[in-house]
Order: sequence, then C-alpha cells, then structure tokens
Amino acid sequence: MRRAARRRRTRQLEQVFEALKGDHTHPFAHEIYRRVHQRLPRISLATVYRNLHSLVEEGKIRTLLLDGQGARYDPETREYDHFVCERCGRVDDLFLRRARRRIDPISLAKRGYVVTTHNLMVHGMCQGCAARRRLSRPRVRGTQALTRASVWRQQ
Amino acid sequence: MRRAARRRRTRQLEQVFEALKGDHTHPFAHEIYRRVHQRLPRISLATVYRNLHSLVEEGKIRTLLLDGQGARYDPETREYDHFVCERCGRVDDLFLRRARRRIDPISLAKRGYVVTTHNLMVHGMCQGCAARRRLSRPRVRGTQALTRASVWRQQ
DNA sequence: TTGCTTGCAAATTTTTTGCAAAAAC
DNA sequence: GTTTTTGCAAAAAATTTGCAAGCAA
Repeated sequence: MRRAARRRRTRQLEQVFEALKGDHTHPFAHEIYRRVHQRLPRISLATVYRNLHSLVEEGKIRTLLLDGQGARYDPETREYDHFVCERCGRVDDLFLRRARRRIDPISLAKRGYVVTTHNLMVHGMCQGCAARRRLSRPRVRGTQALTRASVWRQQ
Repeated sequence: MRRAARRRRTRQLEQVFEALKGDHTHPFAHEIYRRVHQRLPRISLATVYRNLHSLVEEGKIRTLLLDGQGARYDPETREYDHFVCERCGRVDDLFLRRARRRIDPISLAKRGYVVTTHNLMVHGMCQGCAARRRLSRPRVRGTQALTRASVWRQQ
C-alpha cells in the first residue's frame, strides 16, 4: 500500500516533471505520457504514472480529480481554487483572494478537526462557452438555467 | 453520452434510493449494492450503477469523487461542504455558515464566468484520528496537531 | 557493486454496454 | 401490447503490479 520514497533522479522522472511544468491546462496522464514519449520513446505509461505519484508525494505537483475522466495533473502547488466548465470540461485556476479569507478554520478546530488544506471548486460555464451560447441562443427573457452540478471530483 | 431520462418507477430504483437516504457516510457503489442486494438478491451491480446515475440526474442524490477510490454517493443535495480525513478516509459533511458565501460570483462574472455552483473540500484529520494520535504521541510543547493546524494559510 | 527504477505485459479496479428477457405503464 | 428497465456477461477505461533487466549512485 505504502510506496517507498523515491531516491534516484532519473531521466524519466525529470522529463515527466518537465512536461508538466508551466502548464496550466491540467493534462491527463495520457497527455503527459504523449509529451514525454516524444523525448523518451521507450518510456512506458506505467512509468509515467509511477513518476507522477512520486512528484505528488514530493509535493512538486498535485492531482486534480474531476467528473468522468481520470486524474488530471497540476504543476501549481500553491493553494488556489479551480473553475470547471461543465460545457467543455476545461479547468481554470482561480486565485480568489477575498474568498479565501472567509473560511473559518477556528470553528473547525473547535469541532476537533485538524485542517491541513482546502480546495474550492467552482462549477459553471467558462468565458468561451458562455459567449458561444450567447451567439447560438439569442436571449429570450434570460438564458435557460444551467442544470445544477451534481458531481464533484476533487483531491 | 447522454442517457434518456428515466420514466418508470421500479423496485430497484426505489431500493437504491432507500439504501442511501439518511446515510451520512458517503458510501461507495459497492456498499450500496451490498445493502440493496439484501432486499433484492437478484439485483446486479450494473443496475445499481444505472439507478445511481438516474438519481443523480433527477437531483435526488449527488456524487462525490475523491482521490484513490471510486465515486461515493450522497443523499444530501443542499449546498454544503466536506471534510476529508486523510488518515482514515472518512468524509464528513460540513455546514459552514460563514463560509457559505465565500465565493464572490461578481468578480467571476466580470471575468466572464457563469457560476452555477461551488463546493469546498477541507482536508486534514478528523476528531477520532486526531485523538488517537494525541494518545500515541503525548504532547511535548504543543501538539503536533496544532503545528499542522498552523499549516493553514489564508492568503 | 548495490539496489532503486524501468519496460513490458498482465492484472486490478471501477464503471459501462449489448442484448434478450422481465417488468412497468 | 409497447417501451423501459433489468440481469448477465463481457467490454472499457484508468491505473497498478510482478519481475527481470537497466541504470544511478
């Protein structure tokens, strides 16, 4: 169950991290594999998974879980939130300064919880989809309400 | 991708909902199957999945996706948050009144986002695990727990 | 050299699907 | 009766594992 901490720096590990660094699209394991595979044609998907896990354990990247598909990976480890477009599936980073302060760790501590981190997921429609929708459906007494999101997937 | 809306009320659907109603432990599909199976021994896991999907679509339950395992199901559909214990895996409902309005839909709307809903996931250690830990590691100049709590950053 | 890490293929886990039969309406 | 839903088994998708060989330290 518990896997031993990584000790050696390998080309594979390095390339997996490189493939993700600076990327804000939150790619899936397979896309990362595709990228690394261009540089290391002999790498296997299993190794990509193993290295992604290592990086998560080291705290160099994090996992993001959303509905439907598999895990997505994120090189941004600062504490921040995400916006998930229910139309196209894109995931944006949100840096909501004000929102952050409104969570009250004290009240949780009073109830006996020890808080290490938290994550906010906002669901809706992204700019692009909202615009596209406005074009195809000219407004008639307000747009039709979106269906309520009933699925949350987070780490 | 899109499945037709359910039209008929069946014993199976009813029992799947009954098995979940009032349950705050956020069980996995398999546990729900186990429960329903006691009342309807011929039900199949596939049917449980299909009915869980129907219920989600009807808005009577919701899905909760967390790291590691599969989906968990939740009969509570009001907007509220979750606490995930990283020790034992339990998931508690959190009704954080103050936190409720923590996101600022206006600032998101300005950026072009259409927000339908949002959800907060708080990670850490639950009461039970924190207590157990306190027992095994007697405090020496402040508990480990407090140290971890201070990891909380509000930036 | 030592033993961690990789590649490969096979295994696991979780969820979905095709289809004929059963159940609703 | 007609159409939806079920049960079964098989398929799919995503991720993990065993193991011999490869490579970093």
